[in-house]
Amino acid sequence: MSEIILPVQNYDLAGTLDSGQAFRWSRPGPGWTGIIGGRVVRLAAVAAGIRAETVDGVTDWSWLTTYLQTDVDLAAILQTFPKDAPMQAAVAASPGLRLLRQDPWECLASFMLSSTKQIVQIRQIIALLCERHGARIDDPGDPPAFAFPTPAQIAGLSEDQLRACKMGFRAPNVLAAARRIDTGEFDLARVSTLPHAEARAELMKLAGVGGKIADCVLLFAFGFNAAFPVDVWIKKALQELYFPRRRASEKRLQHFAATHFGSHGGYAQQYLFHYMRTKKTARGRG
DNA sequence: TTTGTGCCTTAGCT
DNA sequence: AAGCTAAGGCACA
Repeated sequence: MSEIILPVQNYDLAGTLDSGQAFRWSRPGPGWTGIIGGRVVRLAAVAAGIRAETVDGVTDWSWLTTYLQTDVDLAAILQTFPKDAPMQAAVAASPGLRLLRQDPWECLASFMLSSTKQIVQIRQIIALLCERHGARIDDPGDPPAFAFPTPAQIAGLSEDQLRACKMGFRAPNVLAAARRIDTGEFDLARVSTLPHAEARAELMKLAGVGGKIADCVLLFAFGFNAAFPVDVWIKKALQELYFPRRRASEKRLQHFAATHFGSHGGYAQQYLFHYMRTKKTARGRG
């Protein structure tokens, strides 16, 4: 085993890994186990930072520090948030919540699978997809681990094989995206080099990718910090926290989301999302 | 132009 | 037990 301690403070590991940005983390024992690219990784919060373990022979850990974003100046980001009561409450509820930097294809495919699914169900679908069609990872752990299937691997499958992974109506969209990316007709890497609005429009050319999923990829994979995915939870949060008196229209909410939260709106969004979800579960039924 | 509706699957909950 | 809903997108009225 290779091991390292990443020196970072104010990092809410549990909140970050379990906040619905990534779907391949579990907590089998005291720490977290997940799969990043072709590696199984075990993480645990320790006083000095985050302790990480993975296969033998790893000396360059930049793939992990990039994924965990341990080098970002969180305090500086928090200062860009609007100074209003809801935002302060959301930050106070889970200080140290972070955004991850994920692989674009895995992120895109995962959020294409997320529509009208609960997070537990999204995990199930992705686990099934990886077990059946991803590369086996060389790891002594039990159960065996599998990488997320590449575009080429999925492109070679049939729609029925994907539906068998419980994708339902999402299957043809994932298949089409995989095939367009595999042939090179759609260049996912190029999207990250475009300006924000153009990158968003480009992603939305994929069938099954609307504004919300595009924003997730922009934020979680490409690091467009201003991208602000508006999902059902965020709609609820904005409505209750910022427009408590009367119902705000869809257009109003979208405009507010895009303009009120500043240069790092994506981070603000993650705090609001986590705040809403944990508040609900803590209360039982709200 | 904006807004509402039904449909696309599946599974867990009530 | 049938109905509802879940990190949506899309066509259509």
